[in-house]
Amino acid sequence: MEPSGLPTLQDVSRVAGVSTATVSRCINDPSKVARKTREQIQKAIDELGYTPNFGGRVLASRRTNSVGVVIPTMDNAMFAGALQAFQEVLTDAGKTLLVASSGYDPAQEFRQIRALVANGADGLLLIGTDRPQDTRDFLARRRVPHVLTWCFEPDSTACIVGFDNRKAGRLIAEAALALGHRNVAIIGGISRNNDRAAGRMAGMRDALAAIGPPARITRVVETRYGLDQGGDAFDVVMQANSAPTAVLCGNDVLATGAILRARDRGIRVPQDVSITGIDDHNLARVVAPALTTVRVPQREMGRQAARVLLGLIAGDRTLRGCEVEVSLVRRQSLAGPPPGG
Amino acid sequence: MEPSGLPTLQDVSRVAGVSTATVSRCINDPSKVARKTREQIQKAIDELGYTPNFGGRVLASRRTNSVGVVIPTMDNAMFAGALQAFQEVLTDAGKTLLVASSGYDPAQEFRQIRALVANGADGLLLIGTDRPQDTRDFLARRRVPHVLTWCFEPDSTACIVGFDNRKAGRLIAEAALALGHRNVAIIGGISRNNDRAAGRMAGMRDALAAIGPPARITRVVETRYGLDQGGDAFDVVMQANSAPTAVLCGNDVLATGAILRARDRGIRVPQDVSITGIDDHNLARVVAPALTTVRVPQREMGRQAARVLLGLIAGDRTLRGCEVEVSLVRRQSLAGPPPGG
DNA sequence: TCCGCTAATGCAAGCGCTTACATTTGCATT
DNA sequence: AATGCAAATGTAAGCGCTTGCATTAGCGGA
Repeated sequence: MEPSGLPTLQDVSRVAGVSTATVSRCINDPSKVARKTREQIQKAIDELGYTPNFGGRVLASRRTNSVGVVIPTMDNAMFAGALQAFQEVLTDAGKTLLVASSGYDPAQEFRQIRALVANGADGLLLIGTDRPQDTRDFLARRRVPHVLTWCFEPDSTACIVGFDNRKAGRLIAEAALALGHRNVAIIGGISRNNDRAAGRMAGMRDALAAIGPPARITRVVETRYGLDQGGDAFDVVMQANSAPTAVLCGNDVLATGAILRARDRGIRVPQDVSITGIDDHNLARVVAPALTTVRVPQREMGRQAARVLLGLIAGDRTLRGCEVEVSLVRRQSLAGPPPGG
Repeated sequence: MEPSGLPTLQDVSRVAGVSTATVSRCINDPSKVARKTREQIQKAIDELGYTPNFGGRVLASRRTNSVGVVIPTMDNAMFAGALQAFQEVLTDAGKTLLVASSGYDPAQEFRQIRALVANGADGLLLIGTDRPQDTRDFLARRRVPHVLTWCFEPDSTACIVGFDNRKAGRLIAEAALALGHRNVAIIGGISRNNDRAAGRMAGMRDALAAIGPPARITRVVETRYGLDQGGDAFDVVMQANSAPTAVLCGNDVLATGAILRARDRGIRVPQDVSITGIDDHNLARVVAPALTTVRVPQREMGRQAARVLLGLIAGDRTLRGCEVEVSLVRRQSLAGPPPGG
């Protein structure tokens, strides 16, 4: 193997007239080196334009200083806020972020997790709790520090930093029920392999069940996230024999799609039908009527997750997750049911 | 340094009864190893639960198989589509993605670039062309393969895969002028250190200049990207002595913010004033009236950028950039000027 | 001046892997 | 059976860095 041509620690040590050990210490913990020596070394480093070789460093220190995250998708802004905050904290801690996406496919997620670990991720941020046994085994066997987010389960053994999707679903459903809605439809994300989507729908069902008859769910549709998908699902739920007076959507993208479609069909929101979302995405403010939705404190979640993960990596085994709270955001898309409804 | 406890290549070679070289070959290029041997080795690997050590691999092979990207922000969905596509191609090629964000700050970008390179990025994807000399020097001196995107300059020596922001600006401005607008205002992103924002505005000015008087720009406002910022800027441009009949915005987020504000103010779009965006963000479809804008083929751009970067990393020095084409998307927010306008 | 102690530095052994080169093996030809 | 050649495998030298331990320098106190 021919050398790279770039200056090495060795070169620096030669120029500075000290040992490689001293140079290494000077770079990693300057306090261990006498000021005068430090200055010499710095001069040599500048002169040579030296930067430490990543591989050598990783090999010798057994640390990469990078953490990985696998998100379902980057396509819509869904995870962007949290990810940005996560990244900021990490960067401040001198870590870099490895990013991969799974397309909501557990097998793909497992592949990405392995790839990230193979690429030296010291820790991992994962979305949701729901994953196959083999993935969990891998994480456990390799002892990969990881935190789960975008979800919360108080009694889990895993480290979870997020919010309770079920509670979010319940919150929005209760808001609709409180206004007198008794026939509601649900448009959710595909709940298979997706605990967040499943939790939100379960929460909505909880709220309905708590009221009991005559409150009822006229129709449930699961679909991929997308404006058009939300619109199509809206068409479906409105064609049910007894049309709902409120359509509860699993997220703002679906809800926004539903509102656009209602507009196309000449159905007035909220006069003819109420529509709600979850997430408090930008879209929720922009669509007319603006969406009543549940706000998720993305940035705080990302920041907290980063802190916990950094702790985990540093070897703090006492860390547990924490819950961030969601809150109802009232806008125009939700009102009481129409008089005849 | 105590050993990690995880099985090593050496362990595998011992169990399989072959040399470490053979095991290494078996992992990196199975065709070089006899089938029978391969099977033995595979058995040993499975038995031990072996996975290659990242550091050793990087050190010995001088490749990390990861590429870095520095985007201005992850907060809004701006770059999400392109990034997702970029990542998909990379993953298919067995690379992982390192992500950092700069917050539109050149110094921060330089820091992130260095961090990514220090963390072993084999190549870099950067947004835009406009960066300080020291950043460019660093890239050149370290010979970091990199491609620039979200912009295009045919006569640049750098590798650029993107679209011509100036052309996009011209396109949308021409559309407005063709409808008879003669008094237009511009709301753009902050153009300092941001060639994309500057290019878009320059394109708009080009179009205006090409028509000549009485076509004129009543007001130009630069502001950060955000719905509220767009709204505030809208207020400003509408207060000018002679109010514009069309407000050209540098992107869809600003334009959407402007439309929302117009609605608040009781100003009808497009009857009283036309508003346009650039990007064809999801928001553009959702806001009412829907935005006339310029579509940017994000996914294709991301995909192409990944291809070029992979080529560059593989050592292909002949690669040049390529341009992807933008196109006008006509929706309702742009119409002719009001009769008196 | 000498001693003892701490702070600073040096020595050298790896970390786990890849790969150029050398060697052996297997097999078809003669 | 001897030969030649390609395919398969082994040998061993690093890749550049960190770090435990040994050594030396520096300095205050007796």
